[in-house]
Amino acid sequence: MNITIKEVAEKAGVSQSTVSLVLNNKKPVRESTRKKVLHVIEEMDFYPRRSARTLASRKTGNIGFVISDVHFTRAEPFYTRIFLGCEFEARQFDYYILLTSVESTFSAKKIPRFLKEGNVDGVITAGSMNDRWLYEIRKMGIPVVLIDYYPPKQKWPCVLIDNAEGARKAVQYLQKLGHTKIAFIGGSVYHPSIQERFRGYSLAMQEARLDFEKWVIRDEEETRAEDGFKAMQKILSQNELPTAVFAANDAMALGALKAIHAKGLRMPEDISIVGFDNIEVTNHTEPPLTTMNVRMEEMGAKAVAMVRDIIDGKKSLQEKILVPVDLIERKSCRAI
Amino acid sequence: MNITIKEVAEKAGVSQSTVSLVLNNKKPVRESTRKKVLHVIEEMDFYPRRSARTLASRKTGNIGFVISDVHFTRAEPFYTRIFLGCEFEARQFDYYILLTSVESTFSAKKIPRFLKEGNVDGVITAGSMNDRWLYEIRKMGIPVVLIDYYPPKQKWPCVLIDNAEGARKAVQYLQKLGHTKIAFIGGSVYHPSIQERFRGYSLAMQEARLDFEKWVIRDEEETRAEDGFKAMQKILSQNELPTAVFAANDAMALGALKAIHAKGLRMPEDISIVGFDNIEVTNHTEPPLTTMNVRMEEMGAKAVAMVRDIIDGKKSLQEKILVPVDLIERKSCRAI
DNA sequence: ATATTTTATAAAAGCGCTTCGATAAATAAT
DNA sequence: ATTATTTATCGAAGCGCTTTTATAAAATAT
Repeated sequence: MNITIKEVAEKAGVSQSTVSLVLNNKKPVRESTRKKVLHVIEEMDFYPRRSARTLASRKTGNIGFVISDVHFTRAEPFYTRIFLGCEFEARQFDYYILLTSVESTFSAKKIPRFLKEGNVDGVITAGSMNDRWLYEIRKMGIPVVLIDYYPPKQKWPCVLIDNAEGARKAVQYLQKLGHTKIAFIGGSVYHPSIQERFRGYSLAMQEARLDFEKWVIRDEEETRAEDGFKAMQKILSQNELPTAVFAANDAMALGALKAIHAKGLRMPEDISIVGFDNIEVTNHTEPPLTTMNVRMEEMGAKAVAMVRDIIDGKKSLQEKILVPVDLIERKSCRAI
Repeated sequence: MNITIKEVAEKAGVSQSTVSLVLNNKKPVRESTRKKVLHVIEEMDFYPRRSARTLASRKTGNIGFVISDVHFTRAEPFYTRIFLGCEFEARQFDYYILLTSVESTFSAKKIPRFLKEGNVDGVITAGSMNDRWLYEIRKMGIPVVLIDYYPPKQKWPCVLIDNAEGARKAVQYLQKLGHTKIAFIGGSVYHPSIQERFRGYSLAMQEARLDFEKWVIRDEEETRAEDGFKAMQKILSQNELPTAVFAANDAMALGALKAIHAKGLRMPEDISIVGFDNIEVTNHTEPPLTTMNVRMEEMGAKAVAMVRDIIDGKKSLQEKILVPVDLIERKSCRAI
């Protein structure tokens, strides 16, 4: 068996409680004894047993990370990167992350066991969550921070992508290159982040006093490559062609690229494109796609910082954090 | 505060110990009392506190998952999928997975804290690991299972890709299509899995009594797309062209495809290709690539089963498990 | 029937920490 | 110097379980 606090106390010639105080950096300990204890701890290579601390202090040192099974297995490592961001930040503050997936269809029985077992101090959720499920957690009175999802009618602490500002940046970039005829392709108006990206687009166009009504295609159901393809075809069948396109996401941008090539046009010579999300393939297309990168690790880290604040009872917590988005310049845009 | 075992015991009119026995499915409990207790547990929605169990039983119910930081952030979700496989399997048996990354450069200070804190019952490592590091863990006497890595001179329980058999399958598939001139491209002979894949290739060729010495290109340093491109160029510059190519991995297959197109040849009309790994992009190339899929979730699950066996002291544990690889037929091969 | 073994339950100890209240030492106020 | 106050340390209780040991009840053997 491993070394315990008792042995440390004996060797240091102090009581267990004193060692504990040192361990937790608590107040009334004379500097000389603190040093002495610290020295013995180092010497004996002592690490307090996690479970014992948890039991005694009622703080688990764990943060739960919940993700819907739908997102869980997506090819694009979006949520993986968020998770890694969480893990990294958590580690700095000696927290562990307990990951679990939940089925998107709600069921009270499926409340993650770490909640039932009281094995986490707080919870982070990533991606859209069943609202009923969120309600259940809230009822348990445990701190929760949402990432990349904001339920319609309630208030939650959350970390979101700054979609509108990102879209605005993308469009402004095209404008700076001299483009004025800038189209928007983006389906599924009901998807909030797509909606936001459209808002950013409109804003940038209005600010530049450019017409854009006729350049907007957003009647596709989904936002996949196929939808981008179809949307682009519609644009290409119009009398007047835009010189640039802002796609609501990279998948659609990919489809648009295909449509452009299919029509015998070149990119960026004939049409420039900016996408959104910076998914892996955009780096390997011909030409590589200029797009907006989302700082996913940062989102995770911010979320951890936020739960920590709530756990520690710091009331200074922001309700919503918007994480900025960066332009990744590649080869799909040209100056006019 | 939550409900405790004491309250359950009182309500059920039995002692704590009896409730504990029921909870852990241990032996001498009369069926009627077991039912009674179970009923009260359900009624009160009681979940034993994890930390208390851990402290009392010296079993944490956690399994550590260690991955080198290099692999950690790779674009391809290879290790993510292994991790998910672990998580899923672990959950079935009420284990939690604690993930952490370690720097590939060894440092004793960097032993994951869950080991120092005694917070795991076993450890799974994914990908290549510093051997010194492995040695340190072994010294701690904690069960370890390696995934996708096997250190040179030691014996470890591990879960590996059946690279040789997979390569053999791939080549046999080409042979079944009528190909006899089948080239191998794969750099970095020192990478063990590439070496194994080459072994599988040679085996299949020998079994079919086909010459292959002149079709083998494996003098590239790395195994990236660039290397595949160069290797393929070498093949295409020879007098006699192969009708099919087996690439040691998909990255190289991608490069080879590029080289084929660059040369003005068509795929699969002029040359067929089979890759290895089934990375995401192979589904989106023109044409989509036929390749060998590695069952990564299964690898994770197997590893968990294996540590569990070691933890439980079941001596029936296999030292090495080879996880099979499946052919994914797409459009990059034609019959002759 | 009684003695012996087996089985079911209970009481109590203990896992390794934190924390609270008590006590001792040091400092400040009288 | 003496008392009051503050600061540092200690002892003991307790966190919520498991596990060992003791005890009572049931089953079997004599």
